[in-house]
Amino acid sequence: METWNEQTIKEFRKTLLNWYDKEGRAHLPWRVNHDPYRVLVSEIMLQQTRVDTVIPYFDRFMTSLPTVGDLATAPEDVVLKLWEGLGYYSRARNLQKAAQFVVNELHGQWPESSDDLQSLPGVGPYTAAAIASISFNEVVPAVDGNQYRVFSRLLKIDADIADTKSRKIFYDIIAPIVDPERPGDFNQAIMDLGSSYMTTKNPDSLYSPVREFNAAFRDGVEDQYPVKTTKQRPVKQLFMASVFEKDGKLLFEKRPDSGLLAGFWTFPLTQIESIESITGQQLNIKPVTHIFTHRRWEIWLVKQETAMLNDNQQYFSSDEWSALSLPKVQHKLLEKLYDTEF
DNA sequence: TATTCGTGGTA
DNA sequence: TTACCAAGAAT
Repeated sequence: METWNEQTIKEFRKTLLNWYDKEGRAHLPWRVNHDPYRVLVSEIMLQQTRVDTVIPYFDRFMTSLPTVGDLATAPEDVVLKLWEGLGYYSRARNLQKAAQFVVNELHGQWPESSDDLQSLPGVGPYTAAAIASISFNEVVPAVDGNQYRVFSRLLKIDADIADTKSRKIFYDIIAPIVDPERPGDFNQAIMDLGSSYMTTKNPDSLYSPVREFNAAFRDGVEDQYPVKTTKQRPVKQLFMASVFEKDGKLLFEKRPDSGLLAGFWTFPLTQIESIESITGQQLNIKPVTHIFTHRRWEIWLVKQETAMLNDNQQYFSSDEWSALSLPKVQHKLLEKLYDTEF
C-alpha cells in the first residue's frame, strides 16, 4: 500500500475540503445544523440504506418527533409506524432506547466522545464516530463503507473489508489523515466523494477532485479495490400464509420478540416442504416472493376456516391493520389477497 | 468471529 | 433472473 507524508496529508485535506465546500451535499436535511439528535437519527437511518430512501423518512420523523424528548416519550408503535418500510427494525427500537437513555439517565446531557456515545443502544463504532466528529468536533475517522472504498483505492489497501478485523486496520490508517480542524466535514466529505466520483460501480476518478492522490487509479487497478470476499446467497424457504376472515376482519399473528421481523404482525405463516400439500387450496397462482439479505421467501396464500385464536393472534379490520406498522412482505401479501378474488 | 437483521435500486 | 450492493450493530 501507499503511505503519505505529512505534506501530502495536508494537501489532501485542503483539496478534499475545498471541493466539499463548493460541491458537497450541504442541502441534505440532516446537515442544516449539528444537533446531535438529528445527526443520530440520520446516521441510524442511513445504516445500510441509501440516501434517497432515507430523506423522506428523515423529514417525516423530524416533523413528528423534533426533539430527543419527543422520541423518548413517544409510544413505540408511533416510532415503528414512522419506520415502516425502512427495514432493520431493531434500529428503530434501539434508537428510541438511546433517546430514553439520554433523557432519563443522562438528564438530556449528550455523551460527547466517540467512546461514550457507543454506550447508546444501536450506536456502534461508526455511528459514534460520526456523531462525535460532526456534533462535537472530535478528531476521529467515521469508518464506514465509504471510507473503506475511498481509502482502499487512494492508498491501495489490500485488507478484506468483509473481515471484521479490517475495521481497526482502516481506522489506524485514516486516523492521522482526518483534518484536526474540521473532522466532521472531513468525514462527510469522504461520504460525498464515495457517492459521486468514487462509487462502487463506474467510478469517475479521472475527474475526481482527489485524482492526484488515487494510487489505484494511477496504477490502473482501481477495479481491484476495495478487496471484499463474497457472501452467501439467500436460502429459499417455502411458506403457507393462512387467511382467516371473520366479519370483514383478517387474522394477524404477532411474530416472536426476537429474530426476523421481530414483534411485527403478519398473516400466520407456516413453513412447508412443498406446495403439494396445499395444491388446490391456494388463492394465488404464483407465490408472493420476498427477498431478505439471507433468505428468499416464497409464500402461498391459503383460505382457511375459522379456528381457535392463539394468544399471539388477533383479528383486525382494514382500518385497524392500516394503522399498524407492517413489514413489506405483509403489504405484498395483502396486495396479492385483494388482487385475488376474496 | 461469523451470522443475523429489510428493503429498493441497478447491472 | 441473479447478484450485489447502500453512511453497521448486535449477538
